[in-house]
Amino acid sequence: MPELPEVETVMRGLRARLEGRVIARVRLGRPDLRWPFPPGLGQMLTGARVTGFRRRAKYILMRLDRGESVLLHLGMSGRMLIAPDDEGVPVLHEHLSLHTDDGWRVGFVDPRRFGSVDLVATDAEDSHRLLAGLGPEPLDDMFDAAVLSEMLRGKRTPIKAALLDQRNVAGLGNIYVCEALFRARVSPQRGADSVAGARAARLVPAIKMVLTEAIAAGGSSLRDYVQPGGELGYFQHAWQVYGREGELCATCPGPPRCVGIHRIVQSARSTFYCPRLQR
DNA sequence: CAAGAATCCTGTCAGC
DNA sequence: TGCTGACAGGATTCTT
Repeated sequence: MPELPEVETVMRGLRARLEGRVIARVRLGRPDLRWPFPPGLGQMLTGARVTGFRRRAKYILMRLDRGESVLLHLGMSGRMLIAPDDEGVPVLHEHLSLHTDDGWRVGFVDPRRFGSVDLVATDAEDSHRLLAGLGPEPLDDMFDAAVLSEMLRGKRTPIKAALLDQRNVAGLGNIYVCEALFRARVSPQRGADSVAGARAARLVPAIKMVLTEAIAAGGSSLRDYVQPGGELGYFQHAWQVYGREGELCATCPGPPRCVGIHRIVQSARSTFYCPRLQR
């Protein structure tokens, strides 16, 4: 599920429900997700007041009034359940539940368990091993064509793989890389170091725009998070290439000349693109 | 070192 | 309908 826009949407939903609240009770459904829960997680959370939230790449940081932050990653299948704390029966794969002082339950649901939870000192969040090596935030003003070109210099891996590498840019995933490359008319197979000049100048705003639009779409369906089992209202209606193999692309001055959207496999992930438009 | 493969899990869906 | 295999929005760790 979660790439940057989805994580941003989830983070805003958590902020709206949890900021300023005290966590009255914690339930740990199992001792680990991808990694073991940190020692003392339950104790650290119980009785703590939530002071704020922050997103970094695909990570959510929930700050407590105890100088510690909870670091969350949703992995492939993670989502947050936000529901009135009535009967309190955990749903399937609800591995961590927070019960607030004002009668709400916030659950971390993750069937595949690729997600993770850790604790980090609030004043040293960015030095956590999972955050330390991340590249720039794509929506940050400092992320521009010059920064991107510098990141890609000398890299002979395909641009698709380079954009998925969180050390280069932080927060992009398979879907939005496909969409951004389509919008920028850059072939996913092009060598990363050949994406410079006009191509980098197109790619940066394409990345920013697709992420911004997706966040706006996610934000409009935040209410979905209040429903147990509710799914995030996705940006999927706006996908122009992802999952659209065989369809004519929206941009070719076709249909006669559009060869259709192709699917290829790059580093074991599906890539969708228009071979005629993207060069 | 950079780049590719294997790996952790469960759910879903297409095809037989 | 029931079974099987492919595949899924991620990212670390292990090999080449």
